[in-house]
Amino acid sequence: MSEIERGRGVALWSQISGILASDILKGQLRQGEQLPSAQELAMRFNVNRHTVRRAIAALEQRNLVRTEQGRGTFVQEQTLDYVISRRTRFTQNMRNLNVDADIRVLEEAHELPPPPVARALGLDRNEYVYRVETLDRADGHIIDYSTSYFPAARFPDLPALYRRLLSVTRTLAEFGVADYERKHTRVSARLPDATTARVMQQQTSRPLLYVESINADTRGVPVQYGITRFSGDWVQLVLMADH
Amino acid sequence: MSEIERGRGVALWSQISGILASDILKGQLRQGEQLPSAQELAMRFNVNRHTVRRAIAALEQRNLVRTEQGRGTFVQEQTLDYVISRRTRFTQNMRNLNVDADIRVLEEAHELPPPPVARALGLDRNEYVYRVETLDRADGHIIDYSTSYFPAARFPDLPALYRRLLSVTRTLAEFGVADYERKHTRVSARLPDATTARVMQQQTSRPLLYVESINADTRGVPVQYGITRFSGDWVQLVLMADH
DNA sequence: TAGTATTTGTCCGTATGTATT
DNA sequence: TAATACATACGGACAAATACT
Repeated sequence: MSEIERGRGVALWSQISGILASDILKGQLRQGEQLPSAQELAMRFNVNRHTVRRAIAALEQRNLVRTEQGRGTFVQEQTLDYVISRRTRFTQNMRNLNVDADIRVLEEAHELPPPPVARALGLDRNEYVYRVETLDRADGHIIDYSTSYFPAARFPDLPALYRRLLSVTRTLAEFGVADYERKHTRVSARLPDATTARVMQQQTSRPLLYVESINADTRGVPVQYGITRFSGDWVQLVLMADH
Repeated sequence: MSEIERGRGVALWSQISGILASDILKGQLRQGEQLPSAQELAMRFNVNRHTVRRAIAALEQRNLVRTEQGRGTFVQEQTLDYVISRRTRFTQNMRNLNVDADIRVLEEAHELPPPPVARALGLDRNEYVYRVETLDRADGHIIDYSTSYFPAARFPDLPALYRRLLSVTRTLAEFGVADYERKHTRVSARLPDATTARVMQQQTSRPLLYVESINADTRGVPVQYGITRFSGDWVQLVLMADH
């Protein structure tokens, strides 16, 4: 266990706050879990209850914990509410969430689609697709790792454009697809395989929300088939019926 | 590892088939996972390759595995597509899926709601609710473990009725709630806690789809708040926009 | 329904260390 | 050096909400 040092220029409450914060961020204190009472922490760190309270107040400020009078202090569930509706737009979603999003393209490929992908996009097995893999972050946390397939014939040289615009909506708009909507969405809970866990920098024991979706243009022709693996620890899907 | 016995009146292929089936159903062979090749299995069980093929054919018949020529044999993904829309009805869903559903009431209680539940139902903290816990099976598999809360004042003696009708729709209908719809749905991926894992008879390492929802009557007044824990291995949510 | 223990929230005051003027 | 202001740390008392019996 980490110890605190007096008279070293760092306030005790700040040291305690740091220790608890790191426990939370490293996942040693899990989401929703109750922290020891202020009294207990005071004994453990050999300080006054008020000092512990000061430390906890700082954590509350950072939205890492939530205190409930009479109950205790709990590790705040860091759920990023990702809204899924017929007209879901990732970039728009992130903007609404008021977080600073960071989209990174991991890989691009021009290839023949695996059978399920060909089926989803309504393509023949010998019609090429572009595959684009991206890693999306919000506030520094990895939110999702996504694999998208686009019909190559209809959207020539799409990856270059996407890499520049970093938005599916705007990329498709450049090709004249002014609007598209979710035709199909499947959600399941899975554990990541070794590769996915590595890419997402998370343990293989932490679950993912595995979302499979098809976007189609206004005439119902599929323009994108994608698999998005959301971090189960950070993301919660909110389903909206839209009208 | 289980061994097979010759000359005991049970055909070798049937024994092998049984062993593999139990491995799959117990989750030791995971969904989508590739089985050892027929050759390897033949060596392991000390039988001819044809006997193994006969065993695998039986599994394919039961839709537990799928063989792909030139690739191998894989554990069939047993995804039960659970449709979520604004007007989701569990019983109706099961009927559509054409499986034989089995609903069991595990527990009923008349109690004061935890704060989040009170908030969700728009109740005061001193207004009682009924809590009903059910375990739902389809084709013998545990599909979900669900906890529902209903305002007790509005629906006196609801659990008795529910226990008899085993359908939220019909139970609410008895109270004059002819129609209700999903006001809110949140989906996340979680690992089960010890209690949940025990109830659902699954390992704590297998993820759950954790669905939180509020149903409201036609005037928008909440009539049910529920948490449904779907087995991630067996259930896939299909989101539908309804018009 | 009532009573008790636990936990957080708020208020009082006191002492000490640190930075500024 | 002295005076001042401010943040830190501690101690105690009580209120409010909650949990449990």
